[in-house]
Amino acid sequence: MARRRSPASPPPLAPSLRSDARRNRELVLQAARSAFEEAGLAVPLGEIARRAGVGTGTVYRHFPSKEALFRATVVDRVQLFTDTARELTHADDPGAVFFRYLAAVVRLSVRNKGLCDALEGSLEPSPGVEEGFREALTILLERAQQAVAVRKDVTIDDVMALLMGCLSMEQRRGPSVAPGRMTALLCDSLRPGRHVTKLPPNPAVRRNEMGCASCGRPVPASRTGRPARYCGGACRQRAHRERARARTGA
Amino acid sequence: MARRRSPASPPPLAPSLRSDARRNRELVLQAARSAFEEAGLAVPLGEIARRAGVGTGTVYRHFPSKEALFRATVVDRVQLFTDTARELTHADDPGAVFFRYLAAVVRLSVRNKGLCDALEGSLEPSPGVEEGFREALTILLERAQQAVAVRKDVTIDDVMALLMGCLSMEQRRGPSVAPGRMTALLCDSLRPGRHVTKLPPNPAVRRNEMGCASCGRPVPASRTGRPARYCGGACRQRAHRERARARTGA
DNA sequence: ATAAAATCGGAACCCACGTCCCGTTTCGCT
DNA sequence: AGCGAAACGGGACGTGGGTTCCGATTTTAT
Repeated sequence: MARRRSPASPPPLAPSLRSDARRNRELVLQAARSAFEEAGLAVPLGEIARRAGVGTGTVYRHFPSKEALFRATVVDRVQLFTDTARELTHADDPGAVFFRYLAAVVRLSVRNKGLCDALEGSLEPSPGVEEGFREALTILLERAQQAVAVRKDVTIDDVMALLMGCLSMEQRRGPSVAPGRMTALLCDSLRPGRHVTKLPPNPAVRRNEMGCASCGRPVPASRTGRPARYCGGACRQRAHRERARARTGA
Repeated sequence: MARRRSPASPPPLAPSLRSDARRNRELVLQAARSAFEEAGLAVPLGEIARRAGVGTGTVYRHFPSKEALFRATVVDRVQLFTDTARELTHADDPGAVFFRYLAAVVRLSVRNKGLCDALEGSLEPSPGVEEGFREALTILLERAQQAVAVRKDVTIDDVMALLMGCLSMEQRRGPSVAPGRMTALLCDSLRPGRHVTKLPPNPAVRRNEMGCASCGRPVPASRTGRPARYCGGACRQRAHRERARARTGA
């Protein structure tokens, strides 16, 4: 955190942006945040521009693509989750902490359609961000398991999948199911003792034998260490676009 | 099952279709079934026509819209589930039956993307079909609860939601999670006795206070007794179209 | 065999959206 | 104030997909 900056130069992250540009960039980001929150990736870019009171050209001046804009609005939320998890790493009562944390993530995400889209896989994971979340959650999980608050046979992959399923359920939940019920049920399924069902064992190999989620062709090896979801930028972008429209079309 | 048909008339359900028309109709249905199964509602209609070896016009001669075609390919699967549930109504060991049934539905659905799309809400429920499934499952659930195999505080709505969440998870499940694991976890969460969490109570009123799932405006009262998902045909169709594209775009 | 009717095929149409382009406006500096 | 460069806006473009239309073709009745 030491200040290491050439003397008399402005902060390198806002490199001489004209004032109107800086203002508009902020307007766009804010409009995008609220629009994506309400309607997920489905919101058309023109709508965001409209809300921000700028033209679409302006949006593209600041963000190279809709995806980049979307990512910019989502990354910091995930980062927030990660930070919170890290803070809870040494808290008392790891079991309660783990379950409360899960419920909180669901509760905070479920109102944010964009975040849901991102977590459910519309977005190629941003390098570092998703891994960070996963690692932080892993620690919480392992502590909870050591405290015998969570059954030992679930893995971090199970929990991540469960988390997304939980989101999916709470989102699609009709008016006759109370908010949080699905989360509560899922949390119970993670508790130790008396589980009747022996879980099918997870495969030992991690590397991706699944094809591209869009076209089915093999995916190239990924730098991040986790299997890539799509075989290339074209498929990824198409999948985003399509999934984007999926929820709302206003 | 008695034969009650005016003498010497062909079956009333194939009323004087020209032979080539009947053949093409069958070709289209078959192509649609396999295409939807593989790619869900996302598959373009032209692709179905291509697979069937006919033109798009022919498809439209037999089915008024893509949605109608989709529905035709899906309804009988759901009907099959319903029939199976009805047969199991008086089986021994209601607890085991209930859980096996749930797992089977998930297992059979998860490979059928179209069915998943339909169950997850891409489709306005076909009158009768969804209700039938729901009622049959209700009976299985109640018997399992009477047999103390399922916790008493879950409702049929919970189970329906859980079922869809299960589908969602098993579909998105990465290669590092074994098939069926999520289902097993969820089934465990329904078992009695081990739940720590008190479920948030479900609201007493059933009628729809949620807006249209597409545009948010209030939905008109529905004849089926269940709240409608969309406020009108336009929104419903748009939502279908859009959700259709969502998963794959080949 | 012939003609009317039903059916077919696929090009044409329409719409929504992401992205690009370029004439116009605004900013910051002198 | 005046100038050059940066930024703006919104129309143009390309694509993809559902639906419609109509001339060509096949079937069926006579």
